[in-house]
Amino acid sequence: MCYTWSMEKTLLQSSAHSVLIARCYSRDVLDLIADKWIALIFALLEKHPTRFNELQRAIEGISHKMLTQTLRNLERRGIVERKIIPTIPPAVEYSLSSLGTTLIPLMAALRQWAEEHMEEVEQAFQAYEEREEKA
Amino acid sequence: MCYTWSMEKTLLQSSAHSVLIARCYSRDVLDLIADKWIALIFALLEKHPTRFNELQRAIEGISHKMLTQTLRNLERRGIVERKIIPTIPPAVEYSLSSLGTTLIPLMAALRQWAEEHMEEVEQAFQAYEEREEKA
DNA sequence: CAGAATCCATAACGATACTG
DNA sequence: CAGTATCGTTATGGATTCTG
Repeated sequence: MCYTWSMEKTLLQSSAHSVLIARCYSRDVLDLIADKWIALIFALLEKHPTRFNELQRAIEGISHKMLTQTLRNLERRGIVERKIIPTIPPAVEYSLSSLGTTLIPLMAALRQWAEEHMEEVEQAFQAYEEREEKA
Repeated sequence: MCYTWSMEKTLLQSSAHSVLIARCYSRDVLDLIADKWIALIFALLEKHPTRFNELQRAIEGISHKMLTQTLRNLERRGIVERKIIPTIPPAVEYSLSSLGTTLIPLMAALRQWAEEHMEEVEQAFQAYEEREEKA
């Protein structure tokens, strides 16, 4: 295991964070959670357990494959739980684990920032393009 | 422009968020900010303006190309500012714009979650693998 | 030092078809 | 309905080289 930020600060008097260390597992975790599809999946799961097709219908533009893949990843990492309801045809319900619920505020904040600042970002982008054309 | 969540809620009595709409620009913004390299770059820039090579040295494992690309993206979207200091050889300093600073808490939270929960995630992953082997 | 540009491997993704 | 598997395309990212 790699050393954490607090350990490093104490032991080495350095200000480096462990996510800055390439081989630290926290880097993989960061890579896992810094993902737009997860932020969108959370928009649904934070409210109530949701079925596969319900998720796909709600999240416009996500492919069957990406949704399966992302859900499987989250399940493997202990962030979502998968419950099979033995009906015919079978239904599968996804929900947040207790670890997953600790991510709710973060994921909500990502979505919110995107929605709140989309105009600003769009304007900055257009302004940049205009500046480029002049140059 | 697409309609926002609040507009939709008011107009359509729907609970859909605008990030859930594929063509809404907020989706692009979400895609922009849900990125591990950005979270890591913020770890440096939130403290003080930083030069290109300083960033690359601090962020282990980021390639020259990815760093340029990510910084250029952030600059275009008005999140970071680029200041050329006319020395020989030239120095370039990156810093957060006022829009960029509004992202500081979010990016810090992503890094922190990753560091704080890496053991839990790792254990969940191993437990999952063991369960799979049995099956 | 900063960065643009090229080439190349491979990983991501979407579409499709097939199973319990 | 949920999920897996395969295929083909596009996008991503790294290594390298070249410039002000």
